[in-house]
Amino acid sequence: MNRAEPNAHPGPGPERPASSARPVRLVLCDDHAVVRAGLRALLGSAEGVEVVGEADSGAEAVALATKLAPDVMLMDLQLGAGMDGVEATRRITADSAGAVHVLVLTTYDTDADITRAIEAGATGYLLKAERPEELLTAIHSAAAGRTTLSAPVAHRVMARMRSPRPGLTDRERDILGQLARGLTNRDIAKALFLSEATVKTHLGRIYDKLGVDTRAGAVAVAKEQRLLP
Amino acid sequence: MNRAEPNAHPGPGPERPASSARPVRLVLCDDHAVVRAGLRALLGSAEGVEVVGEADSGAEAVALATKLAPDVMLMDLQLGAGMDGVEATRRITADSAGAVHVLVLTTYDTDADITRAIEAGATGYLLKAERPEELLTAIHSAAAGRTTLSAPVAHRVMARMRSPRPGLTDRERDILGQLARGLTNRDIAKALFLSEATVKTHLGRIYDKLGVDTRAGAVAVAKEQRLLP
DNA sequence: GACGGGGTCATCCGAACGGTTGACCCCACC
DNA sequence: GGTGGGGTCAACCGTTCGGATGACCCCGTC
Repeated sequence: MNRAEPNAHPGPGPERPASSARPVRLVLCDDHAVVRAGLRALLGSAEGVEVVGEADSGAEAVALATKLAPDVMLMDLQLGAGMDGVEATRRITADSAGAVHVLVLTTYDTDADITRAIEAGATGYLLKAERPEELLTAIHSAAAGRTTLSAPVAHRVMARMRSPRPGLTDRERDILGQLARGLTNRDIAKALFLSEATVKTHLGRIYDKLGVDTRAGAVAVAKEQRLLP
Repeated sequence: MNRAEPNAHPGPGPERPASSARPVRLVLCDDHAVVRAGLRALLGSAEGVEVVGEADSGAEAVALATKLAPDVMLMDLQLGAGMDGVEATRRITADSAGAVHVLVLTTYDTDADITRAIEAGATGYLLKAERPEELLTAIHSAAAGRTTLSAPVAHRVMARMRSPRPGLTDRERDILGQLARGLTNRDIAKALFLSEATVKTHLGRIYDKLGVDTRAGAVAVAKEQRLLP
């Protein structure tokens, strides 16, 4: 699963890529041109890394992953409009059968983001607040298929393992999405072709799971924890 | 006002700083170490710019502004916990009497952020999605006291000038803040030492100004437009 | 085939909300 | 010394919400 199978493209080397080995081929994916330029400047001077491409959208990232077949995609989760980083990660790992490793580099360390990224097949999850040296290490680890997590991310993963949170179902997310638009129960019911009773049932469960007891509170938590796209 | 008065520290040169002149002394302020490292790598190789310091918090930014007296502070608005970029900007421009120019470099182009930053005395407002070359230009402009705005930011400023939005009062923001915690009218009243009637009056006006008609909608808009800290 | 999770719906009821109208106060500004 | 914006409060009324309970269906799994 996490061992890369060699492709038409040269796969990552053996378990321990020596610093003198072929550099890690890297594609940057971030919707902020300034950040990309900064990363390119930072990593361009680093040993053992070669930035072979940049993407400013999820669609472009997916395209570049197949076109360039890099060792690692450095992926921001928040990519403006369109496909987000999680979806891009999902497609890239699927398309490449795991040959292209996605290393998430983002600002957010919320449970929802972390869980979704890992489920989508991300090899690692770093925060932009991480020390830059760690970034280098993580890139090489990712190229070899090894996982690296920023400390706060690791803590959250562990905490979640210990006390598994319920997690909203798809339908509950639908309801929550409509709620966040400010709709009444009746309007939510109309929008989703449900009876008002069903909406209220779902809302009750959402309140339970989010630990709130009002709709305003639910919206606040949803926005805070980025449960909605 | 926007002409820098020479200090004990050598002020910015005449209106047109030639590329051969003394480099612009710059301090980076961003809570993400990776982003700072990227910017430093990017700007370190650029002509006419010298990165003389880095801050990862508002407090540190304020301290460095007086200690180093740079020409320009490159300021992110979102600085994690503690003082945010707007407050740091306010203090820096006040402390230095405008000698230190703050150039905001951030992700967000919401009305609330832009307005607050400009009111706080920012010299320019760039988005991280901006082309990196523009960043260089803007830094030199800021050093000379000239304003640079990213295109989307400029559009918003113009739009606001044409149709001035009401804008929430302080009290209304108080109410909205409590609402975003999921409190009921009664609880909001208790929290702010008001009668429930007053809370309802304020809420009605908030709904009007935000263009919503439910509390959930108000919270959604508030979070979306980053009206709350 | 039993079981459980997810989804759907109904009914009931007290509490909370949203909208409206009208009123008073204070203070800055003209 | 009026004028207006911001803040505060009251009373009323129809609507909506929140919570609880019970029920049915579908589907994948054990």
